[in-house]
Amino acid sequence: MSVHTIAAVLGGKTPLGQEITVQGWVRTRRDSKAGLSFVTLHDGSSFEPLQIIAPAELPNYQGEVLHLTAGCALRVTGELIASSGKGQTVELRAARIEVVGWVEDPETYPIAPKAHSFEYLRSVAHLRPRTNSIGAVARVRHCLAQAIHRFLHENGYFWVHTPIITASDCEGAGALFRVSTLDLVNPPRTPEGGIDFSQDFFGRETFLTVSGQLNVEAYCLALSKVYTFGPTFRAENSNTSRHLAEFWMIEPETAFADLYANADLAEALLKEIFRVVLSERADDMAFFAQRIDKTCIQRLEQVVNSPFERLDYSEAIGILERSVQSFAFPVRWGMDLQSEHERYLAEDYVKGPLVLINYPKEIKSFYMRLNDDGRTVAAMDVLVPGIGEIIGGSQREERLDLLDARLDESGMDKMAYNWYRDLRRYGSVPHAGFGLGFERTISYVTGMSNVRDVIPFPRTPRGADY
RNA sequence: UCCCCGGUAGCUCAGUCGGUAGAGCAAGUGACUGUUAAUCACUGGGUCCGUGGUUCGAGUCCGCGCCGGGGAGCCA
Repeated sequence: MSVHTIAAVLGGKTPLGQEITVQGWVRTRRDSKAGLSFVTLHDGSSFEPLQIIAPAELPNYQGEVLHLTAGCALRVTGELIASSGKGQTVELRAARIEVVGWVEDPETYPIAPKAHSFEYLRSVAHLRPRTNSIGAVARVRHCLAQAIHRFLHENGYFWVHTPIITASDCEGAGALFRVSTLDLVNPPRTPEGGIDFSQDFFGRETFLTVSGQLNVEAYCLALSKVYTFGPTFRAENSNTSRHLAEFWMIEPETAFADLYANADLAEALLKEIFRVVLSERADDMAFFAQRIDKTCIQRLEQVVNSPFERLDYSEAIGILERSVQSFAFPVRWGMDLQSEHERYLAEDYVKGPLVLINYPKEIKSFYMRLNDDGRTVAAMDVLVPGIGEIIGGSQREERLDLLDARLDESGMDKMAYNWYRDLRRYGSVPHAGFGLGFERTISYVTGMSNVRDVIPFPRTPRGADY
């Protein structure tokens, strides 16, 4: 028995006339009085299913084949033949169909061969990967992850596994989830009445990480080019199509690099992974273009072939001030850009991805490098139409005195950052990095408008099912 | 957390002025057919989110609660 994936069979790797075995799940069954049934079988290896011809002569035709419904699991052995129908070039004439797993009650099987809303599919997250859409997302997600690793690897970047559990209680990027083994009902108390975290598992307060950046900087100042790719956690009560409590992020960090090299890397990375997904997942991308977002292929091709616009924050303010567009939030230098402003810049002014750089220091994090003007920092955001911020990054402050000043201004405890400050004491060099939101990238690529539908099991406020 | 919108058959939805429940798809049965999310006919399928109220009468109107979606803020 030679088991083939449907991707291999449809990819022309199996000669006609050969006897093969495929395994998968039934999508639909159509019966013909000509003495055969058509069963479309899907195994997830490609977007397209394989059509199985089930002749009435099969010993289990009456007893089993005629009762197959969507979702049944099959192992089929037969001869690969040229199709005499339209819609496919090859099909499998079954000599043997083994029902590996039945659907016990077809009427209540949640994945009917029909259109379902994504909202509904979220409520059956364990079965939704069997749909065209979510299956395609899963393959595109994998393809993008591989492309990112490959691109960074080929450019000399080392993947560093930064910790998920962190002790720094103030990384400055949002609310944290506590990690604790203390008894919630009767926690140990300090003499002052507070909770005594010295008795907790790690002997101190710990949290899930909101970013691997601070840790990866340490490896950057030893291996020169590094990156993280892992899960990240934010305990914010964000209920939007662009936020998750658990999401994945890619954070490259480059030594001896400034903000402009950083922006160049971001642009090259995005272009390369878009190019790869267009070529390696053409089947799934064609589906997204047909059913989800007509422009998604064209959009990626355009991005791959044109340079990213670069815009200074101060220039952007000027553009917004001069624009005839009316904004709910008035525009003035020093303000943080609102969604409506970012959307105008990316969707109307540039009509494509743009890199915004050199923001006022007051609205950015303590670790971003102070520019010579004394009032802006070397920060950058990459904005894309439809999603908004897909990348946030900066050149890091490598000068200890200036870093300390920023820690003080931000009211942070310097002692808690001693190891981070050490990096500025021992062989400090200019370095820069950014965070790429993986789900937002998938969302942008596929046109799937909600990040909850591009991660297998989304975690959101009041949402940790499955 | 705030602002909108929604919750009716397995799914997607309609439901008029407050008068006692409908369609499409799915499922089952049959017809037809090398079919393509086939087509046609028939059949079964309902705690109208929960709760309290107004009313002779509530899916429909009002209060409260729960859940979901979109947008905002935060950010990736």
